[in-house]
Order: sequence, then C-alpha cells, then structure tokens
Amino acid sequence: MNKTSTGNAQAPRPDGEDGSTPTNRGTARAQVDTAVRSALLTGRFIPGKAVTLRGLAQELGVSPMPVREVIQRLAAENALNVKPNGRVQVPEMSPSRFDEILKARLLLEPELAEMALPQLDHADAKVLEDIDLEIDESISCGNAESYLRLNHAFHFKIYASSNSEILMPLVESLWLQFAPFMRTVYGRVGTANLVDWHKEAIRAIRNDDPTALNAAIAADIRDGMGILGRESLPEI
Amino acid sequence: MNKTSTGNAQAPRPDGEDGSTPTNRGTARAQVDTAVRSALLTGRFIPGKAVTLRGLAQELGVSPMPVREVIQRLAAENALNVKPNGRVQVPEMSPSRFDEILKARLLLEPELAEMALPQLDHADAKVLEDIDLEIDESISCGNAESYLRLNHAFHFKIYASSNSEILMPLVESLWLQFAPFMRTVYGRVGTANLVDWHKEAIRAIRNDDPTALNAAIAADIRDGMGILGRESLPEI
DNA sequence: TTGGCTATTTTGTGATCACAAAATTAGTCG
DNA sequence: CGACTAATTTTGTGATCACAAAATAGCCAA
Repeated sequence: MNKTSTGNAQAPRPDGEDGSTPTNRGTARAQVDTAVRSALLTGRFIPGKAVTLRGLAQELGVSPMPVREVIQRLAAENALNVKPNGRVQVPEMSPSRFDEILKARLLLEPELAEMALPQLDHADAKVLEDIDLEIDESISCGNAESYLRLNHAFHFKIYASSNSEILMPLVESLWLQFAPFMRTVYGRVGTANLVDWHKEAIRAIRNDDPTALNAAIAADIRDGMGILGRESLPEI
Repeated sequence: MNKTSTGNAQAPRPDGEDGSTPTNRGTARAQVDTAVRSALLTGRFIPGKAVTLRGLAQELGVSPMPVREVIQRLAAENALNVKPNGRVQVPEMSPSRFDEILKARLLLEPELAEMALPQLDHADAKVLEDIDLEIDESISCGNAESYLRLNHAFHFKIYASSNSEILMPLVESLWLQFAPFMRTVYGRVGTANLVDWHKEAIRAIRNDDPTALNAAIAADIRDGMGILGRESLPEI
C-alpha cells in the first residue's frame, strides 16, 4: 500500500495548480489574524457588525478553519463578542464599558510608557515626531481611518520599547476593544478638536522625564476618549 | 441508503451508541475550556509542560477540534505559550515576567476590589470568611492545590461583584499566567509563612472602607508573590 | 395588508483526513 | 562507546463534511 490508505476526499491541492506558492506553514492564520486586527484597529469593522466564519474565510480566500482559530483568539481578548447562540459580532459600546476602558487605559498605559522611557533615544523621538506630523495632516484632512492607524502607531512605537510581556498584551486588548467605537465617533464629530499631547510626550522623551511622559500619555488618553466619548454614546 | 447523499466519511455518531447524550451544542469546547483553565489555576499544569492537541483531546474524550479552539483562546490570553514551531507549552516564569505580573496585579486588582465594594454586603463577607477558614485549613495541611483553588475563589468572589467587563478579564488573564508558577513555588517552600491579609480585607468590606480594602488587596498580592517569588525564580 | 406558519438557507460545531515539518527513535559507522 | 544519519512517529495546519440550531425567506390564510 502507498501512504494514502483510505479514500482522499478533501484538500488535495494546498496551492493553485502550479507549485507557485508552497503555502508556508502557519501563513493562513497569521494572514487572517493581522487582517482582522487591522480592520478592527482602523475602524473598518463597525460595532454590531456580524462576523461570519464562511464570510470572512471567503473574503480572505482561505478555508473557514484558520478563521475559526482567529475568531476564538480575538474573542478571548474581548475584541469580538460571541453571542450565546454562537454568532460573532464586533462588540457594541456601552457607557459602563467605555468608562472602564478609560480607567484601564489610564492605569496601564502611562505606566507602560514610563517603562519604555529608558529604552527610547533621540532617534525614536524623531520617528515619533514624524508620525505626529502625519497625524496633524490626517486631522486637517479629516481622514479618520488614517488618524486611527497613525495614533495607534504613535502609542505603540513608545510601548514597544518597554519590552513588556505582560502589560503590553493587556493594552493591545484594550485598543482592540475601543478602536471600532472610536471610528464611529470620529466619523461623526470629526477629529479637528483634538488637543495634541503627543508633542508634550515627545518633549518628555527628549528630556528623559518619566513624570512628564506619564502625565502626557494620561492627558492624551483623557482628551482622546473623554472629550469625544461622552456626547456620542448610545445612551447617557 | 440513508439520507446522506454523498459518501459519509466521518462523525457518524455524535454520542455513544445509544441516544443517551444528545451532545448539546457547544458543550465540548466549554468542557475543554473549563478543564484546562482549572488545571492551570490549580497548578496541575507545570510550567514548561508540553500541551499537545491530540493528547489533550484523548485525555478529555473529545476530538482535537474543540481543543484547537481552546488552545488558541488561552494562547491569546498568554496562558499558554505557542512556540514558533507551533508546539504549545505552559509558559515558564522569568524574573522580568514575574515583576511585571506583580506590577500589573497591583495596578488592577485593588482598583477592581474597590469597584466591587459597593455591591458587597454582609452575606458576601460571611462567604469570604468561610473561604478564608478553609484557606487556613489548607495552609496548615500543606495542601497547595487546595490553597490555590480557594485563594482564587476568595479574590474572584470579591472581583465578581464589580460587574466589570474590562478589568475583570484582564485580571483573569494575569491569574492564568502566574498560577502555574505559584504552584511550583508553594510546592517547594510551602504555604506556612503566608501573612493573612484576607481577614483585613473582610474587615474593610464590613466597614465599607474602600481605602482599607484597596490596601488589604495590595498587601495580599505583595506578600503572596513578593515573599515567595524572589528566592524561587529560575535565575536572579 | 398582515400575522403566523413552514420551507429554505445560513451558520457554528464537532469530526476526520491528508500533508509537511519537526521531534524522536533506530541503526550504523567510525 | 559515542556521534551522525536515516527511518519512524508525533504533531500542528489547512481543508472538507455532516449535522443541528438559528435566522431568513416564502407562503398561505384571515
């Protein structure tokens, strides 16, 4: 007997029909994971949007299998909401959720920035400054999706230097939870009236001032969520 | 022929061979999830232990499928470590990880307890007192697994009253991360020299004193992890 | 037109399969 | 006797299938 003992009913062709893409190991799941995370963080998934296995699978050109694993992963981070009947949707915001996310961010992110500060040098400050300039541009253009992407890049450029294994994933989970909602908010009230605490943070990094950096990050969170959040919640 | 039009190659029998268990929807995954979580929290999974799909599946009497989803879930919470080659193991502790978990717990758990305080009444205090008595018993018996289980019950009896949707999952993730390590520590140095801050916390609940509860939880965390952790880490 | 019922479709869940890479074991040669 | 290599086993990954429950569409009657 050869190695195929029983009838082969499925998946005889991992790639196209030529051996062009050898379908590297673990690629499909990573692709789905980054795609969905990116969509959540830039607000392309609206709160309440239904996420279906086969739908996402077809959209990304993979089988439902890697999608299932990614959905479980994101559900564990509370970035997706699995309803009791198994249906999955992007979580909707509620006042209590919003307040708690704000509280959690204020507890964790300033601390994380302080942890990162010793590893941040002037080159990093320059990169942050460039990102911040692009942010200003996005604001003046009213490009909410670009703003969300760059704001995320700014914060995590800082946090990444912390080499944190614990706080960092917690903060990433928080961002996945509030980002979709912020997109709808910015889409409604615009991004114009945002006070720019980023420049303050950059100055604190250049001065190697932990207290100032902590305060700048906290103020940025408070302004970014506080000012916009209140009048835009489903109900007060 | 039966109603299956095409060849039926798999899963012809969802339950045993009599219709005893109709295999309720979503039971298998929940069963695996609670089993693995419980094993992690009570230290039955030692850090470094390899977790295999087929192994766990056979051990729990289910197909590898629900195990895959649970592993992805727990990996997303950093309760399991997926190595670059796909192998999964219970994460090992490192000094930096330990310090960061301690820091994160001190940031989140006292706050969570304070949030819970308004919802805690004297009946809850009584339940907590009973749990604490059992904890004392476990300590005197040197039963580390029972101690871990009851200590978890004590803390989360408090936290559950917070009705938290955000902080609570973060704290659960933290517990899953340090519990397996604590089991090995308690197994080595014993549970005898634990200062009991639980009674202080119960008193604070009875007095409706947020500051005292905050302080008691913080002290409990510091003592539980600080005293034991240092001399037991792999390397300093 | 509308309310309720039925039929169809959609969707998540559990299971098995084929395959490749990795780990383990066996075997052999120096 | 030890180290290197080849064969075997283990293990994760992606895919398809059958099934049940839920959601939707369709339909008929009041």
